[in-house]
Amino acid sequence: MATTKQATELAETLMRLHRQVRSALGAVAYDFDLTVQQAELLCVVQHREPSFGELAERLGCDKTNVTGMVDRLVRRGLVERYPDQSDRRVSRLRLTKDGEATGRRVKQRMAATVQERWGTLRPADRAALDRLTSSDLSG
Amino acid sequence: MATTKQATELAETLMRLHRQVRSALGAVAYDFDLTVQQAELLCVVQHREPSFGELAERLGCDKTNVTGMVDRLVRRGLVERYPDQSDRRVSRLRLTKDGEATGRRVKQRMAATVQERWGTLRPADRAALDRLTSSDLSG
DNA sequence: TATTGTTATACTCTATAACTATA
DNA sequence: TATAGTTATAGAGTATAACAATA
Repeated sequence: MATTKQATELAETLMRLHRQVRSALGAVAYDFDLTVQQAELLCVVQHREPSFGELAERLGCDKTNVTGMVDRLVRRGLVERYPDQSDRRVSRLRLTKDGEATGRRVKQRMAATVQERWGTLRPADRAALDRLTSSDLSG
Repeated sequence: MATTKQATELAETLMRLHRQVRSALGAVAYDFDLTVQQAELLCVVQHREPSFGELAERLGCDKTNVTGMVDRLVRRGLVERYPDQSDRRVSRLRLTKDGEATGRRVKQRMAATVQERWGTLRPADRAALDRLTSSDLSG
């Protein structure tokens, strides 16, 4: 049974890490003239063709936001919509060739940034991180 | 020397954790009728009286945003400005009594949420997380 | 009736450029 | 000249409510 103090410290640590990762992702996104959310979307859609509802859940935002976010990325030629075959209410999303390449480069750059900052992490610590996120339904 | 694959996996793990923490913080903030950024600001200002510039750096946003964010929190009676004694260009920020209480409750609620989701973490893993964020200047 | 995506609306967050006051 | 905070502006993210098409 963990103490309140331990829980508070864990929360602070996670909130600090959250700001650090957002800052790193923001810097990478900036270099590609993307917002943090757009960069996240490109990464999340890689190797998937989610519906708008699924995408909203993964990104942790309301479905009404997704419409606008996708519109802006469509305008930039990075993603495209297509109708689901079995349910005509559903739209699905896929990366264009350009979006595929951009998403891959964002991920590579993010990996390099992470490597530079957190690359000294010991294998045991890396494993700990994996466990921390492994019970995930939305990632 | 870590491999590219390892760096990519670490980046993915951190981005996943980033979304999870934001989602948790978003749920907590929602219960207090706050935005994620406002909740973060209240937590960051606790036990500090930062200048606007320092606050911008901590929050990882431009200084021009801070003006508006603070305005909205002042309007809600959660924070207040006061002039720095030694440099009359500088404004500093402190929590009001209400802001102090709200910030504390946000942190408690966040700790409870974190405890519920990640509380099973082993001590060694917790230590790993601490090391991950310890080389921090902005937290 | 319920669900999926959209639209309308209102507010917040965000950065850039130009500005005021102070150093 | 440089720095701290503000303002104006424009664009993007956010949720709520109401809606059309489909299930």
